[in-house]
Amino acid sequence: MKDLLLKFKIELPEGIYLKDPESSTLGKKIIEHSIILIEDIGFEHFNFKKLGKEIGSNESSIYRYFESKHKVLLYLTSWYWSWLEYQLVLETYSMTNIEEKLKKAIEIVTKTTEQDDKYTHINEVLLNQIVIEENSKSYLTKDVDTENEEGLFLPFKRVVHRLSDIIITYNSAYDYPLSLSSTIIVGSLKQHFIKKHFKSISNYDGDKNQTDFFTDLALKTLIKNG
Amino acid sequence: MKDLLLKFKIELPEGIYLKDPESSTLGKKIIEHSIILIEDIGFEHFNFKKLGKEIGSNESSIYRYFESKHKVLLYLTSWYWSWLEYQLVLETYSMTNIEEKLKKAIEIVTKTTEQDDKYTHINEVLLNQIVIEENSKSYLTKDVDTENEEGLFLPFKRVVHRLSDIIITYNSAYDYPLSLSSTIIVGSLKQHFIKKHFKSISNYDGDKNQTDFFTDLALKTLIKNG
DNA sequence: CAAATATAATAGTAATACTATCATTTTTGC
DNA sequence: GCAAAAATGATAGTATTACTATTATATTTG
Repeated sequence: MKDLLLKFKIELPEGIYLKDPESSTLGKKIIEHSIILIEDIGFEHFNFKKLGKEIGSNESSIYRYFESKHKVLLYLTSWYWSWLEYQLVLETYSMTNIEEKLKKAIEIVTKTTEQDDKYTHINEVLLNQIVIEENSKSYLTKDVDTENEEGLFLPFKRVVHRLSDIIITYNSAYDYPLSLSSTIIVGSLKQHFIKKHFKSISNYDGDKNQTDFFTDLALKTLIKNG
Repeated sequence: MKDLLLKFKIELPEGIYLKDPESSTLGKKIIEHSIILIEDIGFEHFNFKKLGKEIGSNESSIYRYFESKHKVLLYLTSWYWSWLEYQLVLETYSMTNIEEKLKKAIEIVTKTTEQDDKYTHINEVLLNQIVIEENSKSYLTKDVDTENEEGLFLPFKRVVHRLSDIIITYNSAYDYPLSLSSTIIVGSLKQHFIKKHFKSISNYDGDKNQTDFFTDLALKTLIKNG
């Protein structure tokens, strides 16, 4: 476990960037301020000219790191899913009570993100907002199948598999572990969005929240009835 | 019921169009070919110039019906949700067995759409594909709150409320009827997408499908345990 | 059949999402 | 300490997009 902790690095798919933004100060600034700017003005209004202005750098320099703004979005969402996978592994690894483990896993993938000070140039709270509001746009394109073959969605799919594995451990007879896993993970993002923008179709007031909703849903769905 | 059947007209929110496309031949052609074209090339690559070419009409004429391509997407998705609401009401209205009613409702909102010959200029099968691939883009914008206040998302929210009402009838003690309803409705779209593009994280093969998944999920979640 | 309305044609605009080229600055290896 | 290499910056240019504005022509209606 100590080994895992020390070694774990956010590994992103090849081909997402032209030059690794982790390899230079400018690269890190691009990531840091992409997060701030996209969260602020939205992905549609975001572009490299505006980003360049924010970081006092040139548009053309940013193009040396990413071939398009779409790839920046892919980088950010992939980073988020890798980071979430790490949380998931870290916090459930040593748990032996499988019900507690399942509950913990659901809590991690459904709760509102808190700041992680390990990565100084990345604001995880803002990044979580971006994932809630923009994640779908990273795969709702005509290029999805090509990019999927290139492995660009692996970090997301790995998280789905991790939760699915925990679901299987809890109830190996259940027919839809992957579907339930993806429904919880993606559904949670949608519920965050609904809570914020379409309040009238949500039931989260007072002490009720989406973690409770999904925990209740999963435990009842996975009940062993033979 | 006969009354409902006769009177039901797909009513869309004011302000979605400048001129009602149902009011002219050109308007209907705009809708018909928007569906065909968006399904074919995707919303990003769709524009009024290309659409004009398809229907042998001028770009400027289309702008008299819709102020932007975003509003066309809102029109199409709103039409879909209104149509789905109609199916939901029509097919569950007279059912007295509440479990059967719940099952029927879930089936309607999760199954793959079949052609409805009542509306000749609208291909519901293609429209369903558009909703699966593009629906999120209609609300994942910085204008979502303004447009929500203008009532542009009411058709979608009405469907969520209809299913939620059926859920409440089935189990009035359940804490999250709206959350469960929206999770099933939006989750179903995502599951269709996953089945098509991210097969490795789905459990739909052989006779297993998303209607079964969501039906099982809902019935277990809504079990009355006092 | 004239007036009103709908549609078409054309031109124009600011912004976008880049590419290409060349100049300058910074880093590095000896 | 310096030359070569690498990184960054500056500038210009391009095709496309998502429209607006204006004027002309066709169609409908009273």
